[in-house]
Amino acid sequence: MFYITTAIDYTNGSPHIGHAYEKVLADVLARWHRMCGEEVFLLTGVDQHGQKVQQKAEAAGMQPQEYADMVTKRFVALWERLGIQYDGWAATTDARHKTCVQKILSNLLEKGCLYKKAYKGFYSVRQEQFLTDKERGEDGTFGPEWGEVIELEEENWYFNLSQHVAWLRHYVETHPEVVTPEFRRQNLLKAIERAEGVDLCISRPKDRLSWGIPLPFDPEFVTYVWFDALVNYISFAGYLAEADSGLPEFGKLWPAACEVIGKDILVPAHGIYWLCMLHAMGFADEEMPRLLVHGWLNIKGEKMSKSLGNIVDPNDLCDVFGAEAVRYYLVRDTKTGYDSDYDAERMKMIYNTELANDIGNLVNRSLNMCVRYCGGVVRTGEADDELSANLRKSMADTVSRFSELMDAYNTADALGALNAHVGLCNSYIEQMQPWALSKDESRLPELQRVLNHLLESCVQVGFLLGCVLPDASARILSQLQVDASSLLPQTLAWGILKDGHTVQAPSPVFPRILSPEEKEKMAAKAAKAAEKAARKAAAQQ
RNA sequence: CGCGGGAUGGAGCAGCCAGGUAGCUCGUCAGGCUCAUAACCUGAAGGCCGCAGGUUCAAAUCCUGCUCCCGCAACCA
Repeated sequence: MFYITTAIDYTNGSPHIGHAYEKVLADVLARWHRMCGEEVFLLTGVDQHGQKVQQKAEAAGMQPQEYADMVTKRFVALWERLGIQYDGWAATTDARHKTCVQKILSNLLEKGCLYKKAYKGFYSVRQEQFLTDKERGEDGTFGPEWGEVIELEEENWYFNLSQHVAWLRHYVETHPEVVTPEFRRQNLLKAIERAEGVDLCISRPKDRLSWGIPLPFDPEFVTYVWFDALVNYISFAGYLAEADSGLPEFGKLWPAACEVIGKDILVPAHGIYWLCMLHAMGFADEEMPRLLVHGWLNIKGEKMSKSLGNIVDPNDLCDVFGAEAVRYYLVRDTKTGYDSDYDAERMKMIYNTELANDIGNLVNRSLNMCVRYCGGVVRTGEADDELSANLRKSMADTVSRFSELMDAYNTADALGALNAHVGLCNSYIEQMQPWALSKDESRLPELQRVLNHLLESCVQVGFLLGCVLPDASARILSQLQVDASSLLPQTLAWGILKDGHTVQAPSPVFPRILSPEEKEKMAAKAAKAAEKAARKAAAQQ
């Protein structure tokens, strides 16, 4: 079982391109593992509790639930549009989740992991947290980033995080696979050093914050949002669930093979709180989830932010390029784990070159030649030649390389490898010149061999593309008249197309996207070429 | 000396850890092809690899110093 989760999005604003990237990445990985025949469970959802949601709702004159539902709809609609195929939906206001959180809290109390303590200090209203001396600026005051800071004394419940830090440090040191990529694990190790000796406050007094899950043993308090939100990974996987809850069987899913999160929530939330929470609940080392930490999408070198006004709405991109092109761009142009730079021009370039000109056009020209020259019938034949043998080897190498890279979460290079084979096919066409072969009947077997090699490549490439571009992949395979449902990357071998197989006449799967100016430029270029050809023809007479 | 990332032909990047003809994508230019989505193929031009030293037979790569840029408060993945 490949259990993969994403961070659950906070419902205090609309989704942007960064949200979309994380979900697309998770979906691509999930589809890849499904394609490999594994049982897969993809969990995503929304984090609906907490002060900021409560505040936004008040400002909008709505109930918190009402507000959260409204924002949630935008996320759900976007995931639908982007083809995110999730198996579980984690909304933290779900009654089953609440029950689970409360059971966990009760269990932890029983184990002696929670205690109540009075604390007096400076509290940031905006950040919903008490401030320590570490947060003071050089002049000894708290900076404007904390908003209104008030002195406050109140009782709260604490989780004895500090009792688990020694274990955590040892665990992270001895389990390099816990965080990918490696340099993020180093960050975590540094952060663990700083975290020693501090417990985590896991409650908020109800009079200050009502929008949350009440503590089961002290109704004057609600649960701190992070404690609530992190639990989603197990609550929606069926942890401590009733038999009739409709949730999956926990033992089958856990531990998560891959929890996809952003770099900002590795520390302290996932890397420290979450792992220590699990440890406190009694999860063993072998039952810890693995974290896949991705970077951020910057906009032309700048951080995306509301104040800069450069937030990119994925819906706008889908309008222009189509959802699948957006998916391709996001996982093709981002090295998993690192920041990347979003640029609409670059997205268009990648779409036009790799999808339209390279893959799309290869499928189109191959099918077209097969239909025109051979009535759409594929012939496998016996004879061989060096270039064809080379092409077959490249195909096999590409399949295994693609698989390796996808298993390592390296979507960018995996797609690059696919594209490299497409390039080889295009160059193979040039060398074999099927249009010339078609004019000489005695060379029919050669022609058939060439077309077979091209179409077989299209089948395999089109099939592998399915985890990134499910819709385009289906259209390619449909034109090739291939049913890919029983294919597996692990056993993908030359010869999917049998002798006598027939194919359809093609229609472009990825139409080029050109602005009017670009079209004009293309027309001028074409006119120039035609002129030159005419001149040449005249000279030859 | 707060921490970290970066500076490579017009643009975006790889190469640096384990020194030895500077590679990829796009763009530009020239040629070829005509099956194709004015697509495809081949070739060329274009770089003192941020600056200055050092180590070495040999440095984009190792060492030292310097300059410049970007993150490290919020909204936020």
